[in-house]
Amino acid sequence: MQLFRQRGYYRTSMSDLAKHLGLTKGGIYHHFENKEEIMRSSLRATARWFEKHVFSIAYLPELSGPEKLEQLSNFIYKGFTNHTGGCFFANTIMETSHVEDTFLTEIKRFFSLWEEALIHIFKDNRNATNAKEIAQEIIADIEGSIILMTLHKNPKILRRALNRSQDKY
Amino acid sequence: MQLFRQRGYYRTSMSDLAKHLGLTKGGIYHHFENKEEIMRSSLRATARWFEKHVFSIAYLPELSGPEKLEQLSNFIYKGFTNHTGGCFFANTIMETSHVEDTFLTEIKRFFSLWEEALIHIFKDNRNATNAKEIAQEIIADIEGSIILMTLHKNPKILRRALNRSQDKY
DNA sequence: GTCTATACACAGATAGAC
DNA sequence: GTCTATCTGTGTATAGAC
Repeated sequence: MQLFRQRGYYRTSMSDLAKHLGLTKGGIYHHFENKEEIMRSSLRATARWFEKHVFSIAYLPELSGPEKLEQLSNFIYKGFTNHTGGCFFANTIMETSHVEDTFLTEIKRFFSLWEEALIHIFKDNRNATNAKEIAQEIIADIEGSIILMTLHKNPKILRRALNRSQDKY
Repeated sequence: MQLFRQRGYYRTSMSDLAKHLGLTKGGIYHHFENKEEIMRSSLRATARWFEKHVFSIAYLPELSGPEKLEQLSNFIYKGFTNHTGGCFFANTIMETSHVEDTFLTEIKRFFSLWEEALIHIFKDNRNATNAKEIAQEIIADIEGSIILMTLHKNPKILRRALNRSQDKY
């Protein structure tokens, strides 16, 4: 998971994975059928982590809307910084989707969960269609900012995008 | 250029390039030193195209701010749709930058040109620091929207982001 | 300037011993 | 469950004929 996040799918070889797992290439095939399955498994595990630890914040009844957005921002900042390789899912679409749709299901699931979480927060405040629009705007702004953060090697760019998202409540 | 834009750097092999150029693999090496040089050349050519035909709009004295933004939007929409493979430069950062900084110079140049063009438009209207902030916000929003457009295979997502950028004047 | 032939490294994957 | 050995394909790149 770590390697795929940092280097992407194609730049990570089975030998790389083997070395970092303390196994030999052949040994991996006892646990996974092929490279694609390892990637799919990594994507799903990452999505589950975000679902459990990040997006779940949106549904906590004891928090106000702005409080939810703030906590969400902090987790997203941690999860998406430079060192972790930006957004695993966005990287994967841009790396793979023009060729095949191999991982589309897993990636779509992640973005759905994120969108739904934001919609849930904003629907206290706005009507359904408007909440959805705002949710998509926020996700686009954050993802684009991750690109610029990576380009300029400056995490403040992501921080500013997260602050903008909080201002939208 | 076409192949790199559509499939990315690593997924495009010298054999692919040869076939689409109507050459053999060996023949290419008469024109370019190696694969990296072909990519660099493609990135530079694309940046030059945007500079000449798109970003130049920002400096036309006969157009108003909103008119400039509208024309810019139309060109960016054409240049960044699904079929052309999204944003060549963003794709390339996300594909390569976590590993090496091979193409960073070329990519940075493109984003600088874009940012400067937007700053030039907004400085009629706002102070320098504010113009720069807005420019970065617009670029982030558009780039993020390209990701979502690619994911959902829906060009309207980019169109909406471009409309938002025009509303910011 | 384009070709054929080929070098060499490494990719993903499998077989079968232990 | 992990190993070694190996298969087969493909990658980038080079040499040298035409």
